[in-house]
Amino acid sequence: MTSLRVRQKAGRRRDILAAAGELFRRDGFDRTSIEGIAERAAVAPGTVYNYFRSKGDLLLALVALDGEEIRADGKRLIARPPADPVAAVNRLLEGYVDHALVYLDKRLWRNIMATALTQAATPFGQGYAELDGKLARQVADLLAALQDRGRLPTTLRCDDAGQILFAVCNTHFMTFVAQDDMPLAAMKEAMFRHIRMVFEGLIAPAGTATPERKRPQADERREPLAT
Amino acid sequence: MTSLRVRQKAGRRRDILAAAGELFRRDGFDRTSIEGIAERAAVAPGTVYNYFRSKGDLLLALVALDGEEIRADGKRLIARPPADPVAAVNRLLEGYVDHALVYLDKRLWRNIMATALTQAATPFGQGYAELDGKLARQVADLLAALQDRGRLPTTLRCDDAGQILFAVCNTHFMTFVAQDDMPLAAMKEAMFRHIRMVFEGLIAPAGTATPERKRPQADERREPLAT
DNA sequence: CTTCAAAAATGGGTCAATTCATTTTTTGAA
DNA sequence: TTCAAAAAATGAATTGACCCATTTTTGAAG
Repeated sequence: MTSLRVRQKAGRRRDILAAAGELFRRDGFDRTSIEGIAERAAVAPGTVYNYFRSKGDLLLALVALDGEEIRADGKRLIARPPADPVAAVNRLLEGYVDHALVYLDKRLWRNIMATALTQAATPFGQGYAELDGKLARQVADLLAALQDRGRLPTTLRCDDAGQILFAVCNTHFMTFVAQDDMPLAAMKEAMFRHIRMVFEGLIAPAGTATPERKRPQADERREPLAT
Repeated sequence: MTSLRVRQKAGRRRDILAAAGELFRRDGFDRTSIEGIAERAAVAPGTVYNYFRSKGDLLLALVALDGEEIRADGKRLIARPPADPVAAVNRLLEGYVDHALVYLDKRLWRNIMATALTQAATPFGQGYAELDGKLARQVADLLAALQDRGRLPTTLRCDDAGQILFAVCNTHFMTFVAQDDMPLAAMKEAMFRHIRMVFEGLIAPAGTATPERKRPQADERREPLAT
């Protein structure tokens, strides 16, 4: 039976990844050495490379773990979405941002994004790009759900709209991460403002936009209070 | 007079930067060594570090040169903008993309963006972030010009709108750059489509502003599996 | 023309990621 | 149990970015 071998191998992989995660989070990416990771995982430095292509690969592998979690949260929201589209999208995208920052800080996110770009051709690099694609598609799914309930025009191209809204979120997140002194609240405020504008359109005069009822969305996260 | 000294120093800086640019473009960022740059610039390796903090610094310094050029092109467009806002923004943003690719290819752009993220705290890293900000502001300037001519509602927040539209452009550019096999034309097509949608808004009734759009196709991509 | 302090250049040293030839361990079969 | 092939682990060697103590060059005052 190969299962023992497979289990041991998987275990070692997990050990190395766990060690890397602890050190990356504690000391940062640059100040963590492969040798340190190997030591903590009780293997030789060379062994790390039997499981991961590079130091950056380790980092992206860590992020890939969280990716599933993020999408699960989103799926739950889509199952029972807020009636107002703006509020629903705000909530979904805010969830992405919050979740991203639970385990990984700004500094690490800079390294993650940088690595994802330089390693775009490697499996984990592609995986990262795909995660972005999946999240954009999840936004699209949310829009489609709202569309089904008559909260959005049937003519709306949900795919494209999802990409646009996710792009807004992603850009804000990147700007936030790049600037050590930008507070999360400020970033969210700008993001919510832009999400609203995308829904209403740049051409439409401000008041006209809401299609069905002129009901001024009450339950909006209009004033998200200081966090 | 110190001008001779200053001139020589500036000259050496230029030489090093020029050498770096040639080698980066010819061999790529990773395959170019500081030693190679030093040799081509006829200086010792250590001297490079008297002018630039790191290899990445050299790369960002190169991009900073082009930044001015890009904005000059945009300024010309703003002086005599197309009457239609969508066409005007399309033109401006397409200009950004085209200009970015004149001297630097996808592979190098991946390194540029990655370096800008990891070196966000250094002067050139901040300079790169500021360039993004300036370009977004230029989009805003274009919108303001159109607003002055009555082509856009006076209620439009041009600043925010500029950021949104630039975010759309930037995200597409990043996706394009990350995927070696994505053709420029495909990226532009998607970008133009999204720019139009941002102008029209996601909740606007479709008939209002979309004259020639095909019916949305049946969902070709459904959520793959319940994970 | 000297001299000297500041500026610049130098290149050998350090450190860490990555590679790879070699050794050790595991597996399934005899 | 024993054995040979395959898989995995190993750690020393390679490589290249970056640092820094030292040397060289510069500018202008005497």
